[in-house]
Amino acid sequence: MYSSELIKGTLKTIILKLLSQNDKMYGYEITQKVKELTGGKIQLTEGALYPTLHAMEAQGILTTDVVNVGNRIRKYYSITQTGKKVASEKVNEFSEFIDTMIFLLDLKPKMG
Amino acid sequence: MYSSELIKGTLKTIILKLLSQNDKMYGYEITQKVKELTGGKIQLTEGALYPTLHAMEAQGILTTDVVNVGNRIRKYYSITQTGKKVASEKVNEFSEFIDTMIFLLDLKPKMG
DNA sequence: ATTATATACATTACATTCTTAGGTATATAA
DNA sequence: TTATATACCTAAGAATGTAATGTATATAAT
Repeated sequence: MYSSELIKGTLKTIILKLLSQNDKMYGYEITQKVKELTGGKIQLTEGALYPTLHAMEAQGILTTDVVNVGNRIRKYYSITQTGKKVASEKVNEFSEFIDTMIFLLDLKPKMG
Repeated sequence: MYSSELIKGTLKTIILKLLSQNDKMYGYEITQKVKELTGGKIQLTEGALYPTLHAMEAQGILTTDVVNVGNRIRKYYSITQTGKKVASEKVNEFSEFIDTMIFLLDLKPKMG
């Protein structure tokens, strides 16, 4: 688990990237996917996730589709066209930021 | 200039790295060095920098040495032994975080 | 049976970290 | 003499997150 300082500011980028790759995802699913993909190193908290999803919906970046699964509701989020632009901008900016930080902190990126 | 979201949480790491490489630096010098090294892409604000320096001094991570330069004062910060440990931990954590994010966002790190 | 965990949504009080704006003061370039 | 650069600082407010709590169903474990 990384210190929460570091993860700050990356939440939107992570959500947008996942929703760019998947047609639709619901909140809980996003938390589980991130946990799985990062080996538990990044665990999104619901108190941060849900308000952020609501805000992005209000901004027209995401749309929702509420579905009944058994007796429970599930709220699927999909990315809009506008959202796709924002997603690629965010990811590109983060990528450049990483390059800058690698230089500044004199890090050696792992090579696959 | 990167959006302030991204830079959040990296301030301490940047300060500690610079002070690990340089015997002593003063606040204003740190802002200029970071600006120079990042080609203006990261510009520390004084409102964030000074309180953080004060906090790290209070925590025993940094020590200070006030010097008169002409009629102006200059407050030099140096890293302590404790600070060196914190510095290497922070840099390592950030490095691992970058690796995780590169995987999660499916980025290709630039290779020198 | 019943208790704990997992699924699934949500809000709210609080903490942290930063930005923006302001304050003080000297030195230098236009 | 006016703007910019150097050099320190604080304080109000915004942004973003954590931790805790609430509601409710489904399932696994004792």
